[in-house]
Amino acid sequence: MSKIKETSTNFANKQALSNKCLEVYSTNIIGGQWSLPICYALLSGKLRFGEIKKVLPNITERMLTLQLKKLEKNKVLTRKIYAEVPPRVEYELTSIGYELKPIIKELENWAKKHKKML
Amino acid sequence: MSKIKETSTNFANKQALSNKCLEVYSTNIIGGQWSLPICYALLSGKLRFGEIKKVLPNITERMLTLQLKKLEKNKVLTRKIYAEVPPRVEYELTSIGYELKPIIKELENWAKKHKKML
DNA sequence: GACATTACTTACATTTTTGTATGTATCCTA
DNA sequence: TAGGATACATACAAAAATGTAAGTAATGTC
Repeated sequence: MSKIKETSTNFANKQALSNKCLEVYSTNIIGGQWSLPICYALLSGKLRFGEIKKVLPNITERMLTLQLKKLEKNKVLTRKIYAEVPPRVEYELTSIGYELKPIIKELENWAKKHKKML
Repeated sequence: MSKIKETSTNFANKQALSNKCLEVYSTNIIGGQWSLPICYALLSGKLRFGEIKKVLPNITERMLTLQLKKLEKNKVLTRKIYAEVPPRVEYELTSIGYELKPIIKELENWAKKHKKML
């Protein structure tokens, strides 16, 4: 992954905040540019690597791989590899992954209100 | 602010995503390490610069200033300066700022579930 | 035997975010 | 007149996130 420096102040701050504020705990998992869009795409069912790429045309393969790994590590989604050639890999939200839905809903809700305000 | 390069691919991607996904629109505003904790602190009423600092002991003055500026620019909070010496500045959530509450609630909710899962 | 397909990996470069250290203005108080 | 208090600003440095370009492995198809 992207080698986080566990000695950095930033790392310590993130840890501390994460322990103190539950919201931060969550955003440490689903933050980042692409996590939420990926989860959003998966809300309607499992998808292959290439299919996610099509839904998010601007994402690079590198970023997609990294984010999927992180989300898998945090048990937000699962990875199923089929022993085929060419390879086939399917990604699916776990139950905790599906429970991101209310968060996404509220974020969308807020965005609408905020846009209306302008 | 931190001089964003409007010619970068990253900038273009953020714009594009922000337009397509409402969730991303929101996280572009309240993302970042300190935004949510600051808003959370302000949910219980207006606070002075120094008071926010006390609530978030690890934040640097620089970061606090930057985040407050960004949040003010996005109309999440307001800044009121009192012509006193030493200076007094109060920060208060706007009505759209207060409406972040459901988002924070869902994030906390999810965090609890996620922790329980481990 | 060259080529396409798929889901990656790796090395490297750029951009963005965050942190460190120091300085500033004004007035009051000791 | 030297500090103290407050809310910043500024220059610089480090770390983290993201992007670019190229390569890989296995197999089927032309």
